[in-house]
Amino acid sequence: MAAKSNGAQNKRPQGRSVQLESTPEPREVVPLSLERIVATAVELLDAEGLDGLKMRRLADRLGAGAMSLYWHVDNKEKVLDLALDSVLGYRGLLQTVEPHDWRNEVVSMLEDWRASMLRHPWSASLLPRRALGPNMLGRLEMLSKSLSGAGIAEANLNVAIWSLWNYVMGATITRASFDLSEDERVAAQQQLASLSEHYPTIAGSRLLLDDDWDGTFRRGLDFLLDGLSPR
Amino acid sequence: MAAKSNGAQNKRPQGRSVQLESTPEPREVVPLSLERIVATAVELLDAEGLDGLKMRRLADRLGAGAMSLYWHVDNKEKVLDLALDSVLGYRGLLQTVEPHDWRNEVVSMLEDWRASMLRHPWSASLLPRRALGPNMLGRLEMLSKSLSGAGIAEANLNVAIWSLWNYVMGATITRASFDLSEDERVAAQQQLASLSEHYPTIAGSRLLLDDDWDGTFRRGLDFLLDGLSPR
DNA sequence: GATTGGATCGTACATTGTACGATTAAATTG
DNA sequence: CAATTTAATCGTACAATGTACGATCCAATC
Repeated sequence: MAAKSNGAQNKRPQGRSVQLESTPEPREVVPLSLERIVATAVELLDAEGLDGLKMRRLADRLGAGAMSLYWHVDNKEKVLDLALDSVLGYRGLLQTVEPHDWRNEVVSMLEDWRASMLRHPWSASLLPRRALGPNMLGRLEMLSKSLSGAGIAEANLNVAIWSLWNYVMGATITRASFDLSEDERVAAQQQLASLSEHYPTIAGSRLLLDDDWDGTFRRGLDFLLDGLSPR
Repeated sequence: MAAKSNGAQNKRPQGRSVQLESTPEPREVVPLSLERIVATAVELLDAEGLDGLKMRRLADRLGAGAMSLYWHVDNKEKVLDLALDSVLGYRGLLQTVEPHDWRNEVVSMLEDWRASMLRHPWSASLLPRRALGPNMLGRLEMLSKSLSGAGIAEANLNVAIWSLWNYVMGATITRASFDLSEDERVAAQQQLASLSEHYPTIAGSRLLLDDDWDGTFRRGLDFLLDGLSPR
């Protein structure tokens, strides 16, 4: 039932009547492929959100029948797994000019990680599934390599990696889920004000009203790296 | 369409024939209520997981018809929101003996936070929705108060809170999603071994094979708190 | 030409959330 | 007490959705 790797490229004649001319239809129908399915799924998810991805709708976009997808993909879950990992492809410069500025290296890696996911907010919602695709693993590998290149003790390496991972995942999921529309923001503010008697500290610090997500992410990351750095 | 707060307790006679004796049926039918619905939903989620929660099944457990739930609850989403927040109820000691050991206070608060969610692994999957229920806000409030009692500068307070929040959320989601069965663990290990050529650093550090999640959480949290502490 | 296997797709079905309205019981009013 | 309103329950029905099954078609191979 699985298509596996597909090195051959097919042509699709239209199987209708005889073609009078050489190219009766300029519409060259593109064949399905796993890559095309995943790419189109990402498009659809970007456009319609997580709930907007239906197998029929995806097939429509691909100009195919709904059931044709199942030749290439086991089920919808797999589509989501693949879409998630595809978003995590890293196109950054692997070799920066400075070979030993490990801290900046880590910071920009993690900022890119977060940004890649926030470009596709649905991806954050997919994180709670155990999804270690190749791109995810690739990013972990890079992070791991950077850190071991720094002065971090061998015994603390895994803890450091997981801490940074946790931080990035938490920040990304939080940011994505707090991405309120204008109306929602007003409503939340009012609700919070009305409840500020119960939560005085939060209300006072305006914790939920701060807009500078990027800055907060960066500053918190700096604190974490301070703690991880050999003093 | 909403029941709102329901202070009255109802009896349910059985509306069948006349009751010959005082208690013809020892089965006293308990009336529905938001509390009962949410509590039963948590039970069902614990037993069957996120996909196991269907409105009909939930109603069955409650001895009610499926549509009866909708008098108390707008829709299934709300049930999930309420179930999530209900799991976050904090029953910890608010006043510990040591009034000024803020660091231990924060650590145990956050450990309890994580533990409360891991007791109901499905709750981690629900985090990506914007869910600031009263219990969630209560925990944020407590954390906020603890930190401002410590020596952390006012300007860094919100960053500190969000950092700790991110860390806890990331760690919890990760832990919950990596909770492999025995078979899965073996499979993952093999897969990783076969791919260790592509990810040598990860494979070498046995990052994905470490079992001491609690210890790793604690040690990483210590690093983060080191970074946040005024030096 | 016959056969095989890769790929596509139409039909059908089971599952699920929930809209709608009927029905009943309890509270309130006259 | 009777009449009416409101709170609460539930049966039926429907639309949406994932996907099992099998038919079909086409290119490649024998």
